[in-house]
Parts: sequence; structure tokens; C-alpha cells
Amino acid sequence: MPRSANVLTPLWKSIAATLRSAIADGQYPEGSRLPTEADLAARFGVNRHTVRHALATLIEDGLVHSRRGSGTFVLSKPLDYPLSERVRFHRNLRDAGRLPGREILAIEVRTATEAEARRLSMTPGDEICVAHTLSFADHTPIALAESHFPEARHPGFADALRSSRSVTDALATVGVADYLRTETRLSATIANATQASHLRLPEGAPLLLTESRSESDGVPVEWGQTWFASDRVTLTFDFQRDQLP
Amino acid sequence: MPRSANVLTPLWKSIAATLRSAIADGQYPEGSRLPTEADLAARFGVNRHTVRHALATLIEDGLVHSRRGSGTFVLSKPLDYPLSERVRFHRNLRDAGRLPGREILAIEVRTATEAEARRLSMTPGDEICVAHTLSFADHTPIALAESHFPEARHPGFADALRSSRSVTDALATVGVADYLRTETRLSATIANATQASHLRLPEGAPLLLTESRSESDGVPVEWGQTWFASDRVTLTFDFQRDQLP
DNA sequence: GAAAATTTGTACGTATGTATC
DNA sequence: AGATACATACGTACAAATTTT
Repeated sequence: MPRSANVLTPLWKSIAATLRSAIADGQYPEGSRLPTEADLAARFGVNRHTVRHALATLIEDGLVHSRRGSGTFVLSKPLDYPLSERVRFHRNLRDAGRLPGREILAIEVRTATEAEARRLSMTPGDEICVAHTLSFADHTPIALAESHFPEARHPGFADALRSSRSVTDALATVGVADYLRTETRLSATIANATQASHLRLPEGAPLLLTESRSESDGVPVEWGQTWFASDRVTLTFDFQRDQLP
Repeated sequence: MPRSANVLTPLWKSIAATLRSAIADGQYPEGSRLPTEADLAARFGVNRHTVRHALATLIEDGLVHSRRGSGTFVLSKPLDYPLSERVRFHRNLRDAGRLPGREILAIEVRTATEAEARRLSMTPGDEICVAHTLSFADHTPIALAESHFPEARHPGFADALRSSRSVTDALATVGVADYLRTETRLSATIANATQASHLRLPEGAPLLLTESRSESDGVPVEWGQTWFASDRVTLTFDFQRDQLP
């Protein structure tokens, strides 16, 4: 039997608002499961359709997501990762109130191919250091990176990176006090099996790929590709702000 | 019978290089099909495995892609789309030597929701103009956009946009001579059925999503989301260049 | 590992108030 | 004023995916 329709706001809208504020209040924390649609319907005293309508708006807004047979879960808000000419991973994460973490998957030293040499302003055959790393925020993987460094120009860098575990520190020990990002290219890809496994994502999840070059006094010191788990990170930048170190 | 191994560069590498330069020379234009693996093997006088090894590197680099039973096809190089505080679609495309095009899918004028009002510094209930557009480069769709404009602040904007078909022109007719992009957020998504159909992509293709706000004299004039077909566009930006109009 | 229970997704239908032509 | 379309809401049933037994 239809409810008297003499209302200012629709039922589903007020239910959506209630759920929204309950999530905002931390009543349903990130990753937690909402009550089942049947439960919510009973609690609000409405039909299941009405609850579904409310939930649809939360899903649309990326606040929750539902899995058939499993339930509706609160999504964690993606980390804002500001891109600037002075991108520093640890600093970015601490500024966002998250615990930064980095795991080195592999470090190899080998001779540069033609394309790699070009990107680092070297000659093919020169030694480069290639580092594969996995970055974490609060123990959750957020990005997978493949970074190329001109080992020939900075001998001992690979060893420094192995012991220091921070790019900025390792560069400092080989004499690169400061460096700036000079070029950034952005595209989107689909996670392959390897990437998905490292990032703990389903295969086929959307990834944000950045390709960037950093220089120190006009000389390239790094060229790298980084694949971000797009549902955990949002890259941001504004041209106004001149952020200082 | 194995070939004498006393060689400087491996066979597959020189074959890959030959194919690369053939593609670069325009011998195999964008979208065209390479000779079959059997043909290439015969032409280079090697085993089909060797050709496959060479092709694998081209596929890895995103230069070509292969479809079982169909062939190997030359991919078109993605358009470089520079992001700056002064992003102008038509100008960006002409600078890249492409033919810009824009199709207006829908323009609606309605009252702003709470979230929309916040983004445009308005009050909920104020009138906004929402435009759904599709952008083309050389008649190929590259981006799908949903733009929000403060109609209440600039009465007549919707009509201006309907007749002018350029955001910059339409803003000019309502008195906004210049505007700058103040905020940009980036993420990656998967194309849904609607997006895929408009962009002429397979469902599930990776999209690059930008969310941006533009202001004129500190007052918001546009808030929009743009979904780029990631295999056709690469967003770029460098902090060095101060590009002038 | 198979079966059962749980939970979301989809589809049919009904009814009524509200806005539009 | 009447016809028509739309939004809201309830009822029921079954399919499909997941979790639990």
C-alpha cells in the first residue's frame, strides 16, 4: 500500500542522507559492511526498493560499493597525492596523515638500451640502475614503480639505494642534493596479473600511469613509470600554489 | 640448425629495429596491418619464432597490437594534451596538428544540488547549466565531458553555449573574458557501456578522468569532469614552462 | 567439496501524487 | 479540465554470486 505522498523530501533521499552521515560519523568505518538491504528496509520501515534507491546514490558517489551475495561495503576515501615539481613520496604521505612505506622488489644494474639512454641523456651501453618498488600508505599498497637512474653518472647509487631505501637519501649520498620533476605524462591502463598481485587488486582494475623525468641542474637524474591503484589515490595539482620545502 | 652465434646484435633485435623504422617512416601507417608473421619470417629469412620475438617488443612498447586470426596492426600514437592553468581545447588540438571537433550531446538548465553548489560557490537551488559534450581529434572521439556552469551568475550562458559551441566563446558573451584552471584531480576508471559507445571503445577500456575547476577573478566559472580515451590521449604537464596565450 | 543459507541484482506488477502538455 | 508522463513507493518472485555449513 503506497505511503501518503504528501512529503517534502522523498523517503529514499532522507534514508540516503541518514546513511551518509552515519558513514561520516564513523558508525560504519572504511571497509566495513553496511547492514543488509533487508535489515535496512526493516529498520527504516520501508520496502527494500526504497533502500536500494538510497544505496544507489551512495554507490554513484563512490561512497560505498556492493557485491552480489556479499554485501555493501564502505569504500576508503582515496588519498590525495599532490603532483608538483618537487614530488616527495614520504613527505606527501605524512602531510596526508598516512604512514608511508616502501618495499624494494628488485634493484638491478645493467647497460642502458637506446630508449633508456635517450631518456636519461646518456649513451647506449652506459650503466643504469633500475629499481622496482612498491609504495604503501598505512600498509596498503598504493603504487608500483619502475625507476631508472644514471648509475654511470652517479657511481655507487645502486648500493646507496639498497641501504637507504629512500630515493632522495640515496641521491644525496652520491652528491645530488636537490632535484626537480621536469616532465610528467599521464595515462590510464588496466592492471595485469603481476601488477594486480603486487597492488592487491583484482586483475583488470584501473591504474593511473605517470611517466616522469627529474633533473638536477638541467641533468636528468631519474626517469620512471609509476602505476597508481586508482581507487586508492587521486593525483592532484594546482598551478597557483608555489609549495615550499 | 642454429645460426652461428658470433654476432654483435641478436637477429630479433635488428628485425625489431627494422620494423620500428618502417613504421616511423610511414611505410606502415597508423591502423594498417603488418605483413603476417609467416610473410615477415620469409622476408627476413628467419624462423617465425624470431619474428614473434621482435614483434613482442613492439607490442610491449605499445607500437602495435595483434589479434589472433586477424593480424598485427599499427596503433596510432596518442595525442599529447598539455594540461596547464590555461587549457583550451581547440588551441591544444591545433597546436598538435589535429583537427578539433566538438559535439554537444545535451545541455540542461536546472537547480544545483548541494554538492554542485559547493563546487561553484553557489547556494543549493541556484540555477546551473550542465553540458554533456564529446570532443574529437580528426573525427575520432577522444573525450567525454560533463561541465557545470553557474547559470544564475551568468544568465543566458546556456543559450550562448547552444549557439556558439565553444565554451570560451560562450563565456565571453556573458562577460567572462578570461578564466584559469585552479584545481585538477586525476584518476582512472573503466569505460561503462554508455561511455564506451560514445567514445567508440570496447566496454572496460581504461579512461583517464580529470575533475577540474576554473575561476575568473577568484570566482568559479566552471566545474567539470572529463573522461579521456586513454589509448588516444596522453595528458602532459611540466611546471617549468609558462605558456603564453 | 557439495549443499544450504545469505545477500545483492533484476524483473514483473500495482498504486498514487505531481508536473506537464 | 483532461490526458499523459514521471517520480515515488510497495509487493513479490527468482536469478546470480558469495559465504557458511
